[in-house]
Amino acid sequence: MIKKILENKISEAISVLYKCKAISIQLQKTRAEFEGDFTVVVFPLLKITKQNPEKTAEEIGSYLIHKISFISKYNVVKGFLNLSISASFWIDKFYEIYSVDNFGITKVEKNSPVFLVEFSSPNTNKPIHLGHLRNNFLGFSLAKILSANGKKVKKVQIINDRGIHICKSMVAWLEFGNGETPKSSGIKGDHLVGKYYVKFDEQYRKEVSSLIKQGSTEEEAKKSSPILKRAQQMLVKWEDGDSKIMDLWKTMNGWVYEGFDITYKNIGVDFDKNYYESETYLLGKEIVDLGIKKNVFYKKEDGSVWIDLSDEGLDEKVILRADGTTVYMTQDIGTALQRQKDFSFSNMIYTVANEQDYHFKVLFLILKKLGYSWANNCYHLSYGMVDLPTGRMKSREGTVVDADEFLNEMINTAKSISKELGKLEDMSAEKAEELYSTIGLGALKYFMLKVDPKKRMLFDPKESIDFNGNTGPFIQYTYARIQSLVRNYSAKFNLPNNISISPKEKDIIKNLLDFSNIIDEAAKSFSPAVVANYVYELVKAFNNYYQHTPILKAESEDLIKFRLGLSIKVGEVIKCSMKLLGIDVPQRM
RNA sequence: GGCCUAGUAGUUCAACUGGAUAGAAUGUCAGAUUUCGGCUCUGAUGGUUAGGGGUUCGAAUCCUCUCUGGGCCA
Repeated sequence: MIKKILENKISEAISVLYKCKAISIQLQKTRAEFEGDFTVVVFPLLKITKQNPEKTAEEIGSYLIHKISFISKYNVVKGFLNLSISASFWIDKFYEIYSVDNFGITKVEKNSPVFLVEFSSPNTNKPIHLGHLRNNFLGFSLAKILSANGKKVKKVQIINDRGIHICKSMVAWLEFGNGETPKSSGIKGDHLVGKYYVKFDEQYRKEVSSLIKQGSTEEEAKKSSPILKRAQQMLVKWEDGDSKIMDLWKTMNGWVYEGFDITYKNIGVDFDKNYYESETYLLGKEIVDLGIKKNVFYKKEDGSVWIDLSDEGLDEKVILRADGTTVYMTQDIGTALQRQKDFSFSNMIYTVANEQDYHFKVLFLILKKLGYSWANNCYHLSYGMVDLPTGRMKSREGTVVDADEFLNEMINTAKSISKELGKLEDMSAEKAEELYSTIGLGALKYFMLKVDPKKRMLFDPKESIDFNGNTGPFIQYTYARIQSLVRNYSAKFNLPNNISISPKEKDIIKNLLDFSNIIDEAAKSFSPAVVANYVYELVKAFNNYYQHTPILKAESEDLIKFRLGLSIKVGEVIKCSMKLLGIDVPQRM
């Protein structure tokens, strides 16, 4: 808002002073080590002004100070014009936002565009691990951010519930399971199925190595392992709709879904619609003919269908195999069309790891070539892998950090730290448990969201999670402390008039006012990290203030009210920011 | 082999998308606070932004080559 006014006045200044329209104005926040609030970078203007930087800055500054009442002074350092905004202006702005509920949030209107956010999308042959958590947190948070930015958001996932990997778990269960169920064993459903996936791999490796001992080459052995053959046969039967296999498949997937439901509930994630690959994997077939008609695809002699993307610097890609079966690409096209029918979305975001970068590049390009205008609004939220100190996680090899287990660990850590501090003695056991999970989950979510999604992150389960510094609990703690202030001053009050503010207070107000810009920026760049880094800055500014400024013990009643009001607003924005990250904040901790 | 992607203090991350002396946290060291909540605050320490070359008023950011890690495709 303020920026807009300034920008307009600056371009006015340029056109008046130099009889010329400025192409772009570079206006940014002034760095802490210089005096001022906003800075105009004048270097790009020198071509127009034909003068040295200092003189140009001086002239524009002098123009602005006469035209804009809330500019109190300015200074010039080299090519940088630093503008100071008067304190009363900041106070007025703060009073304006103080009474606004949900400050910074854009309302969703009836005709707001629909944004589909796809995330999570697990396989049903194994439980969720740390890498999936990053996916879930990112997708869920982004959905919140887009919604706060005024978009209608629908959260969807596609569950990979069919294919050879599920058959592997099924075969192994038949072989070694002795009828074990989640109930009989007390094991969570997804973990139980995951156990047999690992069992399968163990058996498979045994068979391969014994075949090699008997004289097979490695390649032969890998193909002819009996248990693998059984899994492949099972897949064929599944595709034929064999009722026994279908029953088993439904039963075991049912166990997995029960397990997933628990995990989703624990991490506070939900969806508006689930798609199942078993229902969508045939969808893309009809699009193949259309593509051929439109000359986007072409048929080879063996009957397979391809698209040639070499003009775009990519290569040729199969759309339909010679045997008439579809590939992932075909299915994804079909699913996208289905979703368009279901939701008439304007934008779709796929939260998928960066190993699929190429796949999505191709997918979007194909959709565009097929003539779908919304293809331009598809975005692959590509995030980096979560690596362990020992390297990449591989569920087959058992080198994963299980999400459920790890979550428990986090919560237990939160518990032991809280107990050590001993501030919760009068809290009921139930409430306390809830709090530990808020803190533990907050630590984990914040840790994974504060990093730029694009970057891959190294994760040391033992050392990575901290409760001090730039962490979730640190922010939660600040919030709880503010709530404690409010509790200790129970009287109702209005903000006083005629207040003067300190530099620290001004700093906090500037941070607060920035909140709506931050949501905008986070939504545009599809990055929850923007919000995470923002709320940390705000909290740091507030803690610094809190440490040095008495609030409830301020020297006058008016000052108490103002400072308390400021604290309350900070608390509100912290809570709201954290909510955008999918993190709760406690009243006490 | 071809393509994509990343490389920033000891470590984990920033850097307003090309702007000022590259900032935080953590770690280490030194301090403050018998305070409205000690999960707080203030200092100090720590950098050839992987390396070379280029583009320009100005480069961590853009181009180019090399090295290293990760991924995708055959």
